[in-house]
Amino acid sequence: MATSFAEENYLKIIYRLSESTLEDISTNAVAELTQTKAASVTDMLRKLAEKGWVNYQKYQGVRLTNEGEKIALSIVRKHRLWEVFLVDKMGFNWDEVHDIAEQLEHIESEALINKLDEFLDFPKTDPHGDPIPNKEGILPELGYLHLSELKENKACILMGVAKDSAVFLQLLTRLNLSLGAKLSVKEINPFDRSISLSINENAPVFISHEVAKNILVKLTKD
Amino acid sequence: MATSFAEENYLKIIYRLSESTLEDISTNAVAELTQTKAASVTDMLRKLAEKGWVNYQKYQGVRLTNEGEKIALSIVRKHRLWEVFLVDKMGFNWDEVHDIAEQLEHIESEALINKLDEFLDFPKTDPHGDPIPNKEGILPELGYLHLSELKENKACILMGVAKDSAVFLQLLTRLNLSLGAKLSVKEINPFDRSISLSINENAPVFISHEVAKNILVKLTKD
DNA sequence: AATATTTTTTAGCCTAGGCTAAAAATTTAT
DNA sequence: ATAAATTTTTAGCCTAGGCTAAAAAATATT
Ligand SMILES: [Mn+2]
Ligand SMILES: [Mn+2]
Ligand SMILES: [Mn+2]
Ligand SMILES: [Mn+2]
Repeated sequence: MATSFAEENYLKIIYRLSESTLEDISTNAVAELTQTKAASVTDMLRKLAEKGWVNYQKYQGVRLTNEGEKIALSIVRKHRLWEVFLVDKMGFNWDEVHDIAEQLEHIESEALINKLDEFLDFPKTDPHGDPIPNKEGILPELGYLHLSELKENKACILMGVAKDSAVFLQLLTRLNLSLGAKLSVKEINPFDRSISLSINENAPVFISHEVAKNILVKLTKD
Repeated sequence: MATSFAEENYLKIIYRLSESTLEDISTNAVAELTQTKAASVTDMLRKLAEKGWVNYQKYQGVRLTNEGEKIALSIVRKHRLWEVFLVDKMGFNWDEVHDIAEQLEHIESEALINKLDEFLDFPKTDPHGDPIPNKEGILPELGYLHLSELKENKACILMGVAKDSAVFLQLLTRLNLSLGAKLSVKEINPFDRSISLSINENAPVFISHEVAKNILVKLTKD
């Protein structure tokens, strides 16, 4: 069945919300991310349920069906592959590609996206470190931790970010935090949980807990 | 001002119709190419005139304003650059790219299209031989002739096609007619103006006047 | 010049996807 | 257990961009 841009955006957003919880997704949560009002969301949820892409009972919240998740994953796949294209082939920075990918993710052509995948050498992650589902919709398991979960004196490598808003990414860039950076948690300030962080062996800098929560890392054995 | 997909498609189609005539474009002609009904076209023409993109007086037909032509050319530029990308980088055949480019032409990002242009080495023509407007909206002047205009015993090179429907392109491919082919008009049948045509020095084959009309060539001095 | 045909416009309707305001259900606080 | 607050749904409205059928204008034919 054909999917409109609006439907695809709703499914993608319900998918994203489902990643971080096992509970049903609330109307308000969807409204916030789609930048629409709760009343509009209620309407759309009924339509999506009608098409068999979500399970929805009024007042009970919403969950993707298998069918709906398949569609969401195909949009995520397209979004992330286009982001790789924009950074690797077009020379954009990581903070410039999200909005363009929001448009490109709706281009409908199986053939194109699979050729693009090949052209890019079947990347496993996008420029923000997010995993790219393969043709079958399977996500590679990356097992990253949030920097905020680490204890003091742990060393790690920056593998991704949990948020790709331009302001956040530009902040990271200004701090010299890019994919692959070697990080070491020197001190955790108990007052506000801000972190004193050494980046690539340099003198430590302070980052807030909020920033640390959105940085994904892989521990290094040392 | 922002342009919707529908508006962009209308402007592009009015532009295409204007290329082959100096007269005003009729409501019906637009309806045919947009695959809509005349009543819908009348509606949209009023809106486009309102926005200053066309000159339109009821019952008098329509013409693009300078502003409207600028928009149309930017859509054409995007369409054709994406077609080059699809053929040169993604490995599609020339008969497979038009419909995908119909989608990609609406992606809105000046930065992207200019980077794409550079990535493709600033091509002058698309995979069908059609000229690609530059950043300033200037079309390269190619000066091609329609094969149907040639006299007997004239030699030429196939430089483009005037129609990019998949069936037409597949027919050409089957006849071994691709960009760059050396053609020679051996005989013009006065009955139906069909042409006996030698392709790359091979034994002549017959093509209809209708086919010849849609083949663009450049004469070779011989 | 009058009539017939074709083209274009108008009028009224429809669907998708938004919105606000009010009502209803659920959740939280007392 | 009520009452208050919050969340969600309903009802009614709007715009974009389609449609059909009927009316009006332009064009062609006799
Ligand atoms: Mn989107
Ligand atoms: Mn990303
Ligand atoms: Mn289009
Ligand atoms: Mn083309």
